[in-house]
Amino acid sequence: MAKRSIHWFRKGLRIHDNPSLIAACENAEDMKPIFILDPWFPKNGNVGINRWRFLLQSLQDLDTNLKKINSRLFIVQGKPVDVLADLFKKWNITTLTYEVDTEPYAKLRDAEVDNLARECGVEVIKCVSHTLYDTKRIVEKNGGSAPLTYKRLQTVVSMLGSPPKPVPIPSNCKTSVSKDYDQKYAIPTLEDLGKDAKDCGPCLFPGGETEALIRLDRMMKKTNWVCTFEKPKTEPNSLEPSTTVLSPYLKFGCLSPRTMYYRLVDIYKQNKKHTAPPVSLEGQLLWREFFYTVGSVTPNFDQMVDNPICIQIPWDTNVEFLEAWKQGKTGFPFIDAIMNQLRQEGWIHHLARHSVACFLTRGDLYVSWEEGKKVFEEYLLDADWSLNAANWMWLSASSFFFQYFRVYSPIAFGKKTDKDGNYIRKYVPVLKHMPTQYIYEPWTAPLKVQEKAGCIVGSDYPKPIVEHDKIRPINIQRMATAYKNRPAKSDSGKSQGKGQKRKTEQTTQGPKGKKSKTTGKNSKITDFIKGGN
DNA sequence: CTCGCGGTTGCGGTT
DNA sequence: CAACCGCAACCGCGA
Repeated sequence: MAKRSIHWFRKGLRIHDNPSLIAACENAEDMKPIFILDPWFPKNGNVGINRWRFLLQSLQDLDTNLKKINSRLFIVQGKPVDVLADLFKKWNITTLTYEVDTEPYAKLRDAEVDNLARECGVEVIKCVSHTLYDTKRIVEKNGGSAPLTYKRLQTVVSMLGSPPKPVPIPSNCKTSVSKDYDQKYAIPTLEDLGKDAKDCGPCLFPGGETEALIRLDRMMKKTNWVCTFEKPKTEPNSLEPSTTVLSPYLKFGCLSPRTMYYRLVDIYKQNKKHTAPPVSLEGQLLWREFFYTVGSVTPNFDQMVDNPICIQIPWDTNVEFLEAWKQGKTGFPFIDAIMNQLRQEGWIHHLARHSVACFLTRGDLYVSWEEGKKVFEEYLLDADWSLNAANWMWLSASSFFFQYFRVYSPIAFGKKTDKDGNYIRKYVPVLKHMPTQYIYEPWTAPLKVQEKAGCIVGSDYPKPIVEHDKIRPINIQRMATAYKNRPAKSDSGKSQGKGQKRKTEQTTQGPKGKKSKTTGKNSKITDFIKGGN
């Protein structure tokens, strides 16, 4: 029987370095590239309009690129298993190909589709191309569990050798396009999806493989910059991004991590002196690999309860604090500027994410990291299930990072790289004319100064919702208590705790009683939907 | 079991 | 101005 295939795009929205697309093309008399609009995402996911736009742009560009290799992209809507059942018959399909996806919802979805394919006699070919390595191999090499430190990941990865080389663009596509293509399979607009394009922010980072490769090229041409890149030294509050902003493209797979990796390797080869992981650009790809790997095998990775690597902390429930944080109304200009940039533009610098995440959780507001994670999930163009959860655990000192006494100052941190507060002036325009002396702490400005600046704190701009210097030590104490109350590591139940440390009496309890937030109450399905893809 | 070390990105001070 | 210290002290890891 002649091979007739479907390549199912989910992530991996590209034609370069796409091994499963190649597998679909090989010796196929017809190869249909499809993308399924899964209604669960708009229903249950936190997808803000900027990311919808990014997705549609990426699909548009993918179609354009597929045309160049004699093909087209077919958009279909519905539950994947239903859609595919239909298409298998309609197109007389013998082979289905797709890229491996390690997220929980994707795993369920794909298992269901694999079953369907088996029933229909359709061969399934899946390839790893969203991560540098097959995360399963990393776990295997680590003895069956995920590495829990970056160091350990580096060791395991070095045992695995170099990641696979990128594969070429397929050259032998045969896709028959019926006359009803435009009517049935064309790429929808935001309006088709019930969205209003007017709600979008400025389009600073257009979606798509073409843009991704242009951007990669532009970054890699700055060889000196690449070779001296140290992530912690880049600026969170520059007016132009101080990092690559390749993350949204990696998230959707518009850019292959392996393509980027080998571009870096080339540059490093030609320049003996260059930075190294964890701070280098290569190091950033390894962070991604690290968090994808842990996320792929850790139960309930995106929540606190029943997450074996997450310290249980009785966070406060405080909807007012949460809302003020989300809407950029905390009264701390640096924090508010970052949140405004996030909501409007969909990308903020990594250290800016640190600042606002620390502020929301252990630093100031003592609200659960899960709440912050949901907000990031909605607004970030690069919202990536594993990375988002992992970084929120990191910043809230719930996992990976434990030095909870290192607290970012919402006042001092931004000053290091933006003394004049130009970033604040841009993203909190009401503070535009506040004198530099007060720009990070406008509530300290004399009333006359506030009047002259056209910004009265308390009416034009909020008063700070907490006193950072007072709340910080209290929260540190609460963190210490939560750590002390950790159950002993459950080896085989014989050791009862860690001796003296656990015996120390409970210290301060914090100002308000701790209504611990009940997390993980959502249905599994709802959780799986969020933030994926 | 204990110990010492290191941990991508704290702050505010001093040298 | 970069580098170091004290602050008070966390964790996981490996020896």
